[in-house]
Amino acid sequence: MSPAPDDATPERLRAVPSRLLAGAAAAADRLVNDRLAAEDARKWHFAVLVALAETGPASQSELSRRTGVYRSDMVAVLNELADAGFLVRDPDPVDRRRNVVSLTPAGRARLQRLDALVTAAQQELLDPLSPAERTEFVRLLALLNARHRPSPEG
Amino acid sequence: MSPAPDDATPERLRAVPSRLLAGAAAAADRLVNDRLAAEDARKWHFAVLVALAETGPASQSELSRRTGVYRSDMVAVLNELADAGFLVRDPDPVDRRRNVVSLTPAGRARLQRLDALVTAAQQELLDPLSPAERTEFVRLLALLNARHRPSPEG
DNA sequence: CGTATGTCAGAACAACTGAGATGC
DNA sequence: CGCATCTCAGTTCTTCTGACATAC
Repeated sequence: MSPAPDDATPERLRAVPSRLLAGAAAAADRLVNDRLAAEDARKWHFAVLVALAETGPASQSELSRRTGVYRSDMVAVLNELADAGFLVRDPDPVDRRRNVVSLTPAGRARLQRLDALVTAAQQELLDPLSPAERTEFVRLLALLNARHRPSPEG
Repeated sequence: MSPAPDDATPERLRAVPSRLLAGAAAAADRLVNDRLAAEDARKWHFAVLVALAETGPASQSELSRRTGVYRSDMVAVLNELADAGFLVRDPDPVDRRRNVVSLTPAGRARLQRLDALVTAAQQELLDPLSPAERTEFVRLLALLNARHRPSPEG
């Protein structure tokens, strides 16, 4: 459900999985945001850079589908990354409605830096778990994500 | 990090634990909210009712600490529950700054209904996991929650 | 024509901050 | 006096919706 601050929280609430999930997710988000803030970056920047590096140049709505950012919000994210010179938008000659978004060399370097920060955040997040537990935890999370499909985009 | 809609998501993003966590937490929240909406209730209602049932009558700031709801937001939550007759606010004779918040019989009945809904949501959430996996998953989540302490309240 | 894309404006929501009135 | 409680007002942040122009 949602965050459960201190240890004054009733047992019955502390045992609710959705609440535990919300608490862990909030902590994870804070860890990632804090690290990325050191480089004036945000998680969506990282997600877009990864998507571009992984599958190559793509249109904005394609990036939207790959990262989970709304089409309408993608505009601002790409503006920020383009202003910093990490990617470029070129009109698609095949379909003139589209922009072809491509990483620049600076963008690849940026991704490497952000990846190090995100990886560090994940390690800090999972620090309380043993290596075997971490693997299992991620596996179970992936199972849940696979079944409970996120809502479609607009 | 945050939601990862369909299966177009790059492998490298799908493997990030904080993203998986965000996705699962979002799904969990939606499941809980949807169930509770059927009774015109919200998760904070449930949290407050549980806190009252578990540890007995309490002041508003005490409830705030127990549930994780901000003191300032607790007012509206209690207003809604009080308007529906599920709890009462009485001035504390010992400390006249405080209200003593107590469950009514209707409030106890309400809690039973909401508890059934929340429990059902948890079962749907964890449905993809075997019984042993569910136990392990909750254990690992509790470990993470124990170490990564939520931010202090205002 | 219906549909997809990029863009903008703003709604809806939740988390959070600040301050004032009262009482310890 | 400093501090805690309840309350209200308002900010910030993110998610999400709606609409428009353009092009398929």
